[in-house]
Amino acid sequence: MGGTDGGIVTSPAPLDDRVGAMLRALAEPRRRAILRLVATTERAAGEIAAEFEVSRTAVSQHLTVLKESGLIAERREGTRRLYRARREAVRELQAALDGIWSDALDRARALVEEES
Amino acid sequence: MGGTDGGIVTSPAPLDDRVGAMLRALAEPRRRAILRLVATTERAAGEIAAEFEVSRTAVSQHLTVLKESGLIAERREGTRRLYRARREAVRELQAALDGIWSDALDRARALVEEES
DNA sequence: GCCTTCTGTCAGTTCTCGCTAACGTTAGCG
DNA sequence: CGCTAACGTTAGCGAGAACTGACAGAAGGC
Repeated sequence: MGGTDGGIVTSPAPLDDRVGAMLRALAEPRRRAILRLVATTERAAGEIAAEFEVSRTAVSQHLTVLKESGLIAERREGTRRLYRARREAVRELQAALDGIWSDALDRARALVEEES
Repeated sequence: MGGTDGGIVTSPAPLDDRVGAMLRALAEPRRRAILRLVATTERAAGEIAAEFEVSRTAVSQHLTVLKESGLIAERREGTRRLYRARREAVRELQAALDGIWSDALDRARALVEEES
């Protein structure tokens, strides 16, 4: 449930929610930096935290936000947690940005106004 | 100065700043709705504000944020101000998202670490 | 079993952001 | 020139977000 079609949808959450979560996650500069960091190389939490001058707590929270938005994936290996960027999620976001124009919501409204 | 190459750059502001501004602007759900509203049809400020249940002041501020991010353009006609979405800006944002992977910043760092 | 390492979680503080209400400004009409 | 309409701007307030410091828990070495 939740999916309106059998399209490219990856997770059960409504599409606009996930897009909103991704955009909110990317709005933060440090989270963008983290995403770039794990774009090509899988890295552990502590490894990532070492790259920044904020506390490990802050980085951990950023990782949580990124993970819940779907932009990164978590993999556990012993006591460590390895993170990697999910390019599929970014592609979905890019498609949603195109949807701003292709979704004919505005056109429908314009037509109604034109008829009156 | 500021531009590192002779690419698709539209404005003099540093690329990452503009991308950050766009992402911050799009993080707000209402601003996304406004952008969709002016995606295909050019609309006046009051016209846009009438679509929402918040005050015209709030909408005006949202329009300012969107405008400063480059996502929308303003055109004055008498006492009215008409707004339209700038698809070029969105394309630039989409390209920047791809750049997360193609920008070899992470790979360079990985190489350094590998050598030591 | 004990100690260390790696990590997430919780409580509290500060700062940012979106909202409202009142005011200032510019263009057009009579 | 006085008046109205359409906007933007400022000050102030409340909700939310990012950060820190202290605590809790799981995996591995000795």
